[in-house]
Formats: sequence, C-alpha cells, structure tokens
Amino acid sequence: MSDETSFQAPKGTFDLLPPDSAVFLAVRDALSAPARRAGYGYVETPGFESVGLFSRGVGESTDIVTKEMYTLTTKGGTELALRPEGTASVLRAALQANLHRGGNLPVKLWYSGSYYRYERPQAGRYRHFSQVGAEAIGAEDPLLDTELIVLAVDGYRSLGLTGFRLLLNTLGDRECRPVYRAALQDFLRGLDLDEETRRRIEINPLRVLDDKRESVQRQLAGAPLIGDHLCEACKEYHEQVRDLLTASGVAFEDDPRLVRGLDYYTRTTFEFVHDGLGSQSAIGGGGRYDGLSEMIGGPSLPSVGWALGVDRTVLALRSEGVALDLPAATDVYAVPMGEEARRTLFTVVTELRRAGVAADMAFGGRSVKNAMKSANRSGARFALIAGERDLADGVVQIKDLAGGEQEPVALNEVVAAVKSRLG
RNA sequence: GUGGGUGUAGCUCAGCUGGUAGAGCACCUGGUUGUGGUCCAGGAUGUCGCGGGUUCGAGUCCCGUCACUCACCCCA
Repeated sequence: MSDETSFQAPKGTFDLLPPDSAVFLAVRDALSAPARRAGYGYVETPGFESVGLFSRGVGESTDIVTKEMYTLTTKGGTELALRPEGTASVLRAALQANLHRGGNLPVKLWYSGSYYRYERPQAGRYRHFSQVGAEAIGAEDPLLDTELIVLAVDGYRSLGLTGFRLLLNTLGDRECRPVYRAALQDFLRGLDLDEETRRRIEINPLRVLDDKRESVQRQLAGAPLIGDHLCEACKEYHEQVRDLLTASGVAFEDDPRLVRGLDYYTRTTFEFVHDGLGSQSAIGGGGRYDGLSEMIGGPSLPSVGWALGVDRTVLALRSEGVALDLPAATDVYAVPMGEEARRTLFTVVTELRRAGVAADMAFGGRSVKNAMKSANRSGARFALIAGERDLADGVVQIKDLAGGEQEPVALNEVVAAVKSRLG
C-alpha cells in the first residue's frame, strides 16, 4: 500500500503497534495472572528446537508436523524448526534441567511467546501467533486437570469475556485407546472418503472425527465413540474431572468428537471456543499428555496443560465489543514555552518519573497550541505549563485537563503537588 | 495446496452505461500575540496496487501480475 518502504510484514504476520499493542499486553497479562497466583513459575524456551522434538512429540501424522513447520538446517547440518507449539519445548526444558527430580511434583510452569505455523492466513489464523501456556508436569490427579481449566476460565472472565464455551472430552489411555482405535478404524474403512482422509484412518483415525466437512460428518453419525470404550480407570478419572468442574462452577459441554490436532493427548482434552473469530473457533485448548515424556526420551511423567491464544482472545474481545479499561500511559504532560522552560520542565519531568509518575513533554520546539494538543491526546490528567513569566515567579502552571482549571505551583513543590492530585 | 472477494487521499470508503478524482474522519493554519478537548473560517494531500491491451480518451472494459482478505483444510 504505502510507498514509504518497499518492505512489509511477511504474509500471515502483523505488527503490534500503539495504541492496540497495549491491549495485547493486557490480555497476555490477564491470561497468565491466574496461573501465576497458583504456583506456576515462569519458563522461557528458545524459539526454535530440534525438528525431532516436534515430530516425535507433536506427532508424525499431524498436519502441524507434516506441512506447517518452518524448518531450517544450520551450517553444521542440524535440523531445526521454529516452534509450532509450546508443550514439547517446555517438557524438554524441564527434563533437561531435571526439574522433575526435585521431589515436588508436579512441576508447574507458565510461559508466553510467539509460535509459528506455515498455513494459509485467514481471520484468526496467522503464521506468527502468540500464546500463553501453562503446564503441570509429573502428577496424575483430576484436581490438576480441573485446576488448569479453572485458571483458564478465570483468565478469560477477568478480561470480561463471556461468549466462550468449554468443550470437554477424554481420549482414554494406553489401555483402552488402542481397542477403541481399532474399532473406529473398522468403522471408518467402510465409509466413502477421499484419499487423504483414508490415509488418516490408518495413521490417526481419531482425527477423522473432528473433520468439519458436512459430507464427512454425515457419515460419522454411527461412529463408535470413545466414551463407550473407556477402561474403568479412565471412566472414573473423567467422571472426577467432570464433578470437580461442576463443583468449581465451571460449565462445560461434553463433546465426544473433540480430538485436537496433537498426537500426545491422553484422557482429558478440552477446548475453549468462541463464535466471534470467523471460521476459526478455538481461543484456547489443552489436555492431559501422560505419554509425551516417554515419547521424547524421558521417564513416565503424567502431565496436563493448556495454551490460550493471545491474538484470538483479542479478536474474541473485539467481537463482543469489550473494551478493556486500560489506564492512560501518561499522567502528566509538560508544555514548555521558550528555551529556558524547556530545560526547566525537562528537569521536572525527570523528577516526576523518578518519583513514579508517568510523565512526558512536548519535544522539538512546537507551538503551544500544538503542544497542548499533544497533552490532550496523551490522556494525561494534568498539564504542566511554564513560560518566562512563570519561571520569573518560580512557578509552573498545573492545569487539570478534564476540567480546565489551572493554578500556579512553586517549582520545588511540583512533584508533591502532582502526586497529591493524582491520589 | 484449492476456491471466492478486494486494491482510489494518513484512515474508512464513494465514484452510474468509459469523458482525465470526491466525501467523512484525521492533519495543518487562523479566529485565541502564553493554553488542549467544543465551535467557526480557510488549507494541503493522490504515479486510482503494478504491467500490458482496447479506445480519440481507462479509476471505470479486457489480459496478466503482485498484495491484502475471506473460506476449504487445519488449529491458538
């Protein structure tokens, strides 16, 4: 569009710029706050990992691994991939640092960052996106599954989001899932499906269940469901999760077709969906992954976690018309008239900042009218105005920008006066 | 990977069956020689995405191309 530069953000990416960027920061903060209050510690892992971590962890048969990864080969020949999701990396980091041997399981971690998938962009789906995640590693306890779900719900609610639903399912474990898988395959092989889907039946038949094409869904009407094939342990576990959620005041919908796109999930899976994202619907999702640690070479560490989409949550908020109540970035804006005033007010602004007051001023020798306009736009509650006459009297004018009242304050009392007015 | 839609001022968009470009908002100046937000008056702004074709003449029609966008697929 613009000829100002010949470069633009790569396809499927977007820049976060003021003032909207403040909303993203606030959403990121709000989504992680419940986890931070619940004993989850911050973890940060590299933006790229060995390709093998994802192909083994996320699953060879998933679309994420087969066609959506950005891969690269280092000069030394190492195959790396930009991370398409967070769980595998976080578990790898925990294993590498032996966090699970500290004796206090589960290891609870939260994180936030950028993820990359090579897909065709569309509303709510980007090649570079942002998630907040939380993982509880090394404990098998329905309370923990419930805790995570509650934390996510609290995060959404704290933002004022109301139009989301929680879909819940269980995928069974290594006992009952293979039996179900075989039964499902038998059923699916008898259907009229395209080539790629037939291939999927052999590799990951559960994924066929959440195919959204109507031609496929119509044929799935009589498909065997995991619920009828669960072993006693899984059935019991799932019932407990359901009861605990209800007791926690969290509404959910049982969705026996909910599979999710990553292979590592076992037992509890869940997804937060919202209707305001165009064709995309998930604003967050997660589940239990009791076998993942072993899949990437670690010990048995039953775990559960989720990832919440920051961009998608912002879209969901917009679609609901929710405006976050963000405080103005600037409390006080200084408007100097003349060179001496510029120096004096700069000193005052610096003092204010050091005293913890968000302060800014007009730079570049602009006209008073212009500078006052900037003061107004900054959202500041007060303007500090000073020219030769004021400085001669040893004062600056402090003006309430909402009401318009203005009064002089002695230079050496400005910080105290501002602080008392700001409350 | 496969389809559809759209590219005109900083932004959102209008521009009829082709006659050489407009609105609102934003911006700038002045009314207010040291004061914003309201009001009034005035002002600047476009290779009409790019390339080619048809035509006396193309923002408008045709072809190509690029970009953006929505959907399939997939997921946060």
